[in-house]
Amino acid sequence: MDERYQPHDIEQAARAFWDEHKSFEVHPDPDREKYYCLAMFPYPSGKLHMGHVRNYTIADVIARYQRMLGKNVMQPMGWDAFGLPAENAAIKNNTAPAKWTYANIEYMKAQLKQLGFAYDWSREMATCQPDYYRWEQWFFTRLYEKGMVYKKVAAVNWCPNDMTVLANEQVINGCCWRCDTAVERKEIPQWFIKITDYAEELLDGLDNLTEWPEQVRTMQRNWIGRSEGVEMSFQLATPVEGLDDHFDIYTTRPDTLMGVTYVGVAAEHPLSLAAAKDNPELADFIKECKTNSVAESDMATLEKKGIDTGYKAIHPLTGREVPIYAANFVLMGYGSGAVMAVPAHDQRDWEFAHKYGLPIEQAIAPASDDQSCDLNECAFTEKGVLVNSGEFDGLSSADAFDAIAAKLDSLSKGRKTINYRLRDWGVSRQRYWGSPIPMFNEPGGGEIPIPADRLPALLPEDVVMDGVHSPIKADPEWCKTEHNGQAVERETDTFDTFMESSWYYARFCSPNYQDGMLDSDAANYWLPVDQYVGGIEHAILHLLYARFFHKLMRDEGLITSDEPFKKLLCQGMVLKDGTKMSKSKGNTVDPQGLITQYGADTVRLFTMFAAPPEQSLEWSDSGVEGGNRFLKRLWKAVNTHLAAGTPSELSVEELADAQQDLRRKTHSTIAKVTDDYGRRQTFNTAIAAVMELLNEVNKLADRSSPLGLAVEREALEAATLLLAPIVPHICHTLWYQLGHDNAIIDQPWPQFDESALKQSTIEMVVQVNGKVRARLAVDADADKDSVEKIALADENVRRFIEEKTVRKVIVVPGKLINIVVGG
RNA sequence: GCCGGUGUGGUGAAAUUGGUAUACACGACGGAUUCAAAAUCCGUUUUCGCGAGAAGUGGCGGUUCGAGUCCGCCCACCGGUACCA
Repeated sequence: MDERYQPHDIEQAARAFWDEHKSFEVHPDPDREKYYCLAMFPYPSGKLHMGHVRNYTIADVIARYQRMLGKNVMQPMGWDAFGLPAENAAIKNNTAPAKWTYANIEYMKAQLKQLGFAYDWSREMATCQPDYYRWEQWFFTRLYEKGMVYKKVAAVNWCPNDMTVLANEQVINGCCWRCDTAVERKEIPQWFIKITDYAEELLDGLDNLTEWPEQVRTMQRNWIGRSEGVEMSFQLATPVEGLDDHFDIYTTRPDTLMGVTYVGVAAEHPLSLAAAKDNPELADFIKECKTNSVAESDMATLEKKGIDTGYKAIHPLTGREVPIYAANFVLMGYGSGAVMAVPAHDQRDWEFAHKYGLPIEQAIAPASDDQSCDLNECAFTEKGVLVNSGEFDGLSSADAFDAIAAKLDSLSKGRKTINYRLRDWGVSRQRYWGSPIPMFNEPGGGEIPIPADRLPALLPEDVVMDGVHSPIKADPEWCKTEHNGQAVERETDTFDTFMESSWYYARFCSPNYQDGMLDSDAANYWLPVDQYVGGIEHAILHLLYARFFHKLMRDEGLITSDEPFKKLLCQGMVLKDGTKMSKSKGNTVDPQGLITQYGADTVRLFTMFAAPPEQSLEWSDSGVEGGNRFLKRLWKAVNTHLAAGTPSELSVEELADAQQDLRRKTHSTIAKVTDDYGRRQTFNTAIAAVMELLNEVNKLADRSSPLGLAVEREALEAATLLLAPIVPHICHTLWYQLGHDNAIIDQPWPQFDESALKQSTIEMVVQVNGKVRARLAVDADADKDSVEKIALADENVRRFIEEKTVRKVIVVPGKLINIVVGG
């Protein structure tokens, strides 16, 4: 055995062994328990960053641990290869997005290999490959046939100078990031998938995802935003030419209906547009609203502004006329584009009413006297008892909800409805580097889904980026084709890249299947994913879309399960200087230098040791060295042990006290680390526990006798096995050094010996009024009374209780005694 | 704005079910080894105090024999906010 730890040699050898034996290639085996472990696949942005290393190390540790538990473990890897950054990089580097992407994949794959992840590389795929996206296109045409997709007009960010659509990210302070021109909203036709049809199932399904973090389930619940309310229509006081004589609104507070003093409509609402025709001030306001960002965070922090349209609406119950305001905070694409306003009972309406001198009329009073309600100060938003509400006076908010809904229903002016905050999924992107939407557009309008036998709709890869426009939009020749003898044009919009990431986990079960989207046998063997690992930033969008897609694939008959991911681990962000590491911020740490300097095991160890997986990790280079030092000490400990002689059989009955102590540490460490890996998933404390074990070995090991060596051997073998998932290369080598002839990846996870954990005496803490005053060594099986007696007799304890009355003694068995004194 | 999260030594963090605050590391300091340095090993390291002891987990308040942990209010920071992925 080499005296020095030489990470590069042993890491190369371990990887060569795994490659040669195809150690991680797996196939369905109905006789074995399967385990599908998946980390969110990377966007091939160039090089690995620390977030990737963290993500993939966590998943790899879990996969390797599950393998040692005897399961048939699949851990695949692939590439989320379509996306906006490729276009920007291609422009910057004067290349094509495909070329840039494939080069990055090659580079990053080599980096992943260096880190020794236990991937079944035979399943590798990239979403930009036609073999992949053709099935997504096929699926979309199926959804079209089922009526699950539709086209509607929706707003995008538009740069009037570049004549192009911008992503929210490309809008900086309301201006185009390329040319600094003020960005406008533009309404264009786009494709949507009806995720709202599944809102209820997506919401209810969260209750069964008991192995997901509660915070993620809460975020998804809030995102879906189910509410019960009333939909009602307001009549216009005087008809407006060309428009309906009424419009609809939705409210979750019908009990406040009698407090309505105005209604608000979106700037793009037909009523606003009609009124603007002979109201230049309103026309200017609508124009101004066009410059508002489409991002929700911008909309919500916007100064609330509005302007009277001059039209009046008739209150559905009182018949009173109330003004109709065009307001910048009412969104056309959300609900009906109109809201009722109750300034007395809604804070935003209250502020708006104050600003524009609109009346504030109370309809709800506090239910009890101890709540104050000063409408001069703010809105009263609690529920209560109805006042000034005619026949509904005196009803509670809850009763009034039903009564008012019933009244509106009887007048055919409204009804109870359930509403969701969730909006249908817009999947059209006006960008090049994505899967073409598989539609033919007919010359006179209308569209035809591309027939299955003409799929995929191929994206040309050899293109020149002009810096602004999509090459397929700029190339009229590419668009031209025919369908059944009729000249048609190919759709030049591409899919949202969330489309690809919504089903890749399923495709990994049969990545090369040519006869369909999924091989159902393989998919139903491996799915659902047993453990999914990824960044918390994906808590809503990606995870919700993937859950939705899973249900769509189920309803297409491709798979039988209801949910894609059984257990979810959301790793925290890797931060640098207090903010998310990202290329755009230029604060990434390239792990390559560390891998080159210390080897993969050190990088893996440090990444897992620095923080528990769910916590954000503030990156610092110092500390990596400490991880390397620990591996050197481990190497040296085994080396020293082997040089000391040959151990005997481990005869448990003959052990001396110090030998028993070390053996107890070995087995308590196995117990703790097993719990940390399996139940807690806190790998940092698992590593700390093995570090403690190694410290004990160095302190207690008796290398002078074969029996002492046997105890040390047991400790070192345990340490090696327990660390194998985290630092697989060094453990691969150490396992052979310790005299075994099988690979450690095929070794079962160690079991602890309950009898080795037994202790004759334990330490108990004695507190007086909650402050520690003594520590006692007591018999492990001593009863409460005797422990209490010993505690009260302790000299230092007596100092603190003398001349005082002992009021109570609390004994927590095996832990502490708290003596409560007074006087 | 809204939704979710985080806040503990000089630093990363530990304390798992309300029961010993600071495990395990990093860094720093002191020592051993060395001609010297690197490496390695040993020791000290929350603050105040000579000490007995006292204070102490973002801030203020509460519940409890006992609170980092539970409750209320507040502050700061992080993630998401539907076209970054």
